[in-house]
Amino acid sequence: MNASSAEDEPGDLPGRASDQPRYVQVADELRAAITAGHFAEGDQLPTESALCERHGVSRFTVREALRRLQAEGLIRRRRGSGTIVDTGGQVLRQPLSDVAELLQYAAGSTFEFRVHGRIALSEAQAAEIGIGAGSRWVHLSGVRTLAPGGAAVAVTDVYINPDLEAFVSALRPGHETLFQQLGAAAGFRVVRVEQDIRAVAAGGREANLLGMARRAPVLRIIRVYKDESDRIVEISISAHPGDRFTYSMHSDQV
Amino acid sequence: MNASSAEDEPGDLPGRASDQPRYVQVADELRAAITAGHFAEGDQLPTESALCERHGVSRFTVREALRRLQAEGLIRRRRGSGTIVDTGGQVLRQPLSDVAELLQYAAGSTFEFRVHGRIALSEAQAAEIGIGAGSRWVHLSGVRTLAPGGAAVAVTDVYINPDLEAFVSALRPGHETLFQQLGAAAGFRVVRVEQDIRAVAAGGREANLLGMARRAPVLRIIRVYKDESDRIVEISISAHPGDRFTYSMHSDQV
DNA sequence: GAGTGGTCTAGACCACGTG
DNA sequence: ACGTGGTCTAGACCACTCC
Repeated sequence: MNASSAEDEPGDLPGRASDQPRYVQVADELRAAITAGHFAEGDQLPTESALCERHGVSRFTVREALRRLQAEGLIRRRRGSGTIVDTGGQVLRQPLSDVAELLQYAAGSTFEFRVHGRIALSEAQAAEIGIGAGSRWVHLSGVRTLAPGGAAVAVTDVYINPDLEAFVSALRPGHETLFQQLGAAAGFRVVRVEQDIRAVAAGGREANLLGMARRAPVLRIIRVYKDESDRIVEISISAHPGDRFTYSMHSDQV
Repeated sequence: MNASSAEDEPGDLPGRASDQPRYVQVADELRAAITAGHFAEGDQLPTESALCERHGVSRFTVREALRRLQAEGLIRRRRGSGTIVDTGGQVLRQPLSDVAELLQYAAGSTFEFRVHGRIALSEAQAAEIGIGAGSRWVHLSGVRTLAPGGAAVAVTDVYINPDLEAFVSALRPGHETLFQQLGAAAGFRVVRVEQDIRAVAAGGREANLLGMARRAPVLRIIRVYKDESDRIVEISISAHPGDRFTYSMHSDQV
């Protein structure tokens, strides 16, 4: 069978459209149902065989979808018991077990920024990131808030690959991540994120923007975003206030 | 077939032994080969079909094994190209994409500790962890170093479930994690770890043990370890010096 | 004992990268 | 054109939980 059943489903236009794997579609549907509240915390999800029947797919596909949701921390599964919704009340949580969860984080907050133009990374910055010094990037800086006008949860410097400079002017603040917007416009997908976390003392500018005392402890998060061909498309350096930001993660059994 | 071939493999003693899934065995073998240097950084791993043949398993099993290794950050895979070793030179990296990687971290460092006995969590501690206040735990404290006698990379307070008190005296410092030792002795497995990370100012005791100025920025990592039946078996609260500890993670495409 | 999720097989077609 | 890993099917047996 497979996607070769082209008669009843005109879903394989060569352009774009629903060219996503079936398990992604199933996962999206379940995730939407959970976040929409159709399943309460602790509720039992349909069994695998029920999901197979409902979506007309094999167990492999259903299990792959559920695996995603489990990795995202939305569900827990127990042999013999079933699958239950357990998001751990993840408000303001920012797990990073996969790229998709970064989007979730972004969706719960707003990022406003300014474009500063091309710059060359200083020796120190390059060393901190692990990039060759003197490389050129398009520099943006901004502030992330949970609610418009609310207190900042991060001040961020963003450096974008100059190959993508043409798309920078089309970037818009809001709930979508920069790398999502860039990827959609330029036609790439971020498939790997590397992240370093340290505790440092706030510099003057950071302290000012975050409303903290100078030298107060802040969480410094450096992220490097890479696309399918291992190209670095974006680098972000964020400072999060130590007194109102907690980075939460979970790790399920493997 | 499956593990039901009990004639040629006396491997299903009720106690322990090789009751692990085939894909875990395949993954272990590949991981050992990689860490032993049989594959250099950038080398191509055997193809899936080659691994199927070599281990006499189906593609499902091989792919499950490779999925683990990819989650651990040891390999990268590209459709059309193949599977290559890419550990990112992960010395002193501490990713947490699964529980197994915590062990890796522990293996590269040494933890020395003292047992303080039973205590009740203070209101503040309980709130920070998200546990009911006043619950009783067995308290340990210790220091983690990369090399014996070297500078500390963490000072840690550990709280162990009082149900496991009988096994605490058998805990030994070294390269094995406490929850590993406890699990082996008491017969449970840690299947979920929750972790919160914040930046805070070092307290007097922490600063002293870490050799830092008081109020210098430190990374506070709180971990909650749970077993199969969702019981909290251990809680650890660590302080890592901001100037010599970086928490590195990666997130591969899902 | 019935039903759940976990493991596993033997196939298949496909998108993609490399020759 | 070929081989790679990615997706998917239709089965199977098993360990486990719950009634």
